Amino acid sequence: MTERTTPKQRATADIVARAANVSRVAVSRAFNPHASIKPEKRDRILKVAQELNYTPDMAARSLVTRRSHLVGVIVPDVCSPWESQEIDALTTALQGEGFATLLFKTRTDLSMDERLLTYMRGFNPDSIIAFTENVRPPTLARVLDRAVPIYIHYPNGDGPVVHDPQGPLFDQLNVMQRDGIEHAVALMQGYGARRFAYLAGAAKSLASVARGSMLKTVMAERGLSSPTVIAGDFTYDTAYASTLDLFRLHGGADAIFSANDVGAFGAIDALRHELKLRVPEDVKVVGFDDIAQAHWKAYNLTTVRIDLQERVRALVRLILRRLKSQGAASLSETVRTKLVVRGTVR
Amino acid sequence: MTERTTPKQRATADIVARAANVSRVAVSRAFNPHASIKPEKRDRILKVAQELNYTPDMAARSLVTRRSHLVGVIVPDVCSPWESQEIDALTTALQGEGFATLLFKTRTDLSMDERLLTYMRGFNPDSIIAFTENVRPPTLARVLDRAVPIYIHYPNGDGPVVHDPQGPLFDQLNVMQRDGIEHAVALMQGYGARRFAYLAGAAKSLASVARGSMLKTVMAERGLSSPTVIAGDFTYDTAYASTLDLFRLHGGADAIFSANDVGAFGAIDALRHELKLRVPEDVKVVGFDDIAQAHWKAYNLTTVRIDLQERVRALVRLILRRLKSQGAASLSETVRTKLVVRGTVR
DNA sequence: GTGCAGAATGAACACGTTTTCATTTGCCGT
DNA sequence: ACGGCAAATGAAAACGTGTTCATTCTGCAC
Repeated sequence: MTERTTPKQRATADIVARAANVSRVAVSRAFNPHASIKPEKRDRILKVAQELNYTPDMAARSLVTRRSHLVGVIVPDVCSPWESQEIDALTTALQGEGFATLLFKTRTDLSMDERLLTYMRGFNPDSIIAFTENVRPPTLARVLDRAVPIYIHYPNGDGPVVHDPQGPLFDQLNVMQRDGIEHAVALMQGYGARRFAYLAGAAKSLASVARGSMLKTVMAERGLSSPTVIAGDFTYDTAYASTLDLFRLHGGADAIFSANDVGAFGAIDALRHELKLRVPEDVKVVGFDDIAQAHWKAYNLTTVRIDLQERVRALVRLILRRLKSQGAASLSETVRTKLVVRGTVR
Repeated sequence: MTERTTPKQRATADIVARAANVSRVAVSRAFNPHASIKPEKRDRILKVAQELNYTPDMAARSLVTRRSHLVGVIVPDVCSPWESQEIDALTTALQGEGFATLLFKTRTDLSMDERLLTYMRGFNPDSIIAFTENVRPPTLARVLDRAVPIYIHYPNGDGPVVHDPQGPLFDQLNVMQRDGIEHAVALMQGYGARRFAYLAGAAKSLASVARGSMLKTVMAERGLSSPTVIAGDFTYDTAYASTLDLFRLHGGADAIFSANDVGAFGAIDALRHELKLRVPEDVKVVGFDDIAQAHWKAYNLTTVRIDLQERVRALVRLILRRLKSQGAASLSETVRTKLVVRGTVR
């Protein structure tokens, strides 16, 4: 109540124990929900602890528990809207479960520095989620011993789950892209589009490759000829330039399917402000992700949504399940996609 | 070289020591640059350590060193472009200095949960940077004992630095907003603007309040009457709605100064797509921050830039200086602002 | 009252590292 | 050859917590 004692020294379990006239072990038990301690005693200790501004030291705790309550997140670019939205939702969800987000950045060329992984391991994260496309679970598993990495997989065919090889252990999140892409192609075709272009993401990106090949498959099934593939890297500027190339050098298109929303923005701006073409009248555009900016009036983008909340819940489930049963075999979760119809296809 | 030994057990300093025929203390010294150890011995140990895939455990290290090598970052919304850009740059810079970013999210209503701070303290961050406007250094300092928080200050008058009160210790980053705002007002006035509006950010936001009052000061100096202030919260949607209100209920304006870039986007889209007004011919718009999206062709926004690299370097300097001299009095750094002229004022 | 099971308790140890501190080694000038 | 000083070394003691295990306490049935 009165805060007259302002100890320079950080309060420890010993100090709290002394103040509450109990043993240090009792303090430990008071903070551990499953420990056996008399309720009134626990309450008294917690009250004294609060007065002394005490919370258990995570470092010391993790040393003996072998649980750091840290989740490592590896990202090439925090600014990318899709990734920042995922980091945001993930951090919120993890915080609710008592975990903290430990953020690491890879180099801009997407190359994964082995030094980074080694350094990262020092913090002993309980789990690892890598958004970098070219860091494969085997690499992660080799460097990180305690944590089981989560692999984000985009099945190409109809089969949802890739089975584990003999190799190192990892858990898996399957993102099923067929539904959304099928719907998008049907819609564009329905409005008369015939000459499709695929605006790819980064060349090494598994997400981009999977989306491209799924697009091709779906189009073939509907009797459409293969799309023109133009290079990209998920950024606005590259998409802008590639779209100009598409129309000035490679014969153009009447429908553009972009590997992500930001790329779609670049394409739309190139079409409207530089090529003086109308969207959706002259060229239809579909994006991927459904980031928050997709509904901004300047774009009002029709796009394939990966439900963020659903995806994050699946990730958190994976993390918690893995922590419960440390030994278990490979775990997996699945999320779906769905087209959100707005103004860039009509 | 050959990786035939794949130890399930995590390698410790003891194991490395045994393998290299040295004492465990020697291993510790090998990893500590300033320790006194014979160079050839250090090399041999580091080589063995690498073969055994060993790195020091940060938890154990921080327990005795009282340095966690973690920097706590508190953010209300990771998705907001300005904040995500700052997180990105900060993480990169910190990583270069051997620190990791520990990310925490406040509730969406910007209210700072004291429980969050208490929980956060358990991780013993070496420093704290709060982007939440309503978490004041005193609150931070009371809850966190070991770390000295960094306060981001926006001087209103000409004096750059606020002097320390008797209160709790904190370090300070001063963002000088006058130059950029002065230039922006001059530019808009030069192109004939007379009826200004200020599109504010979140009501409690110090940045928003400071920008508004600086705008008013500068306008008064140039003989302009006070701007109409319309409510906002830094988001696109609110800015969009508020701009509609401004023109439909409050007489409109011929120049809008927004507290941030995203708000300016909302205003521009409302003007163009709903009110059918031209930017910059009918209404001039200036933003604040210069986020990456500001140069997108759909907006091509004239805005006041806070140089991100400069700002992040200043933050890192503060952190490192504080860690060098733990005891020192309040530290401070200063960054400036500057107008970036693009297409929304003419 | 007696016995007994289950809960509650505290002493000692373990976790993996850095840091004293006292000791040994190496090197240089005379 | 010797003294002396700096550098290098390893034993032991921290750092703050959770867990094991043997012991004590509690409540209940007989």
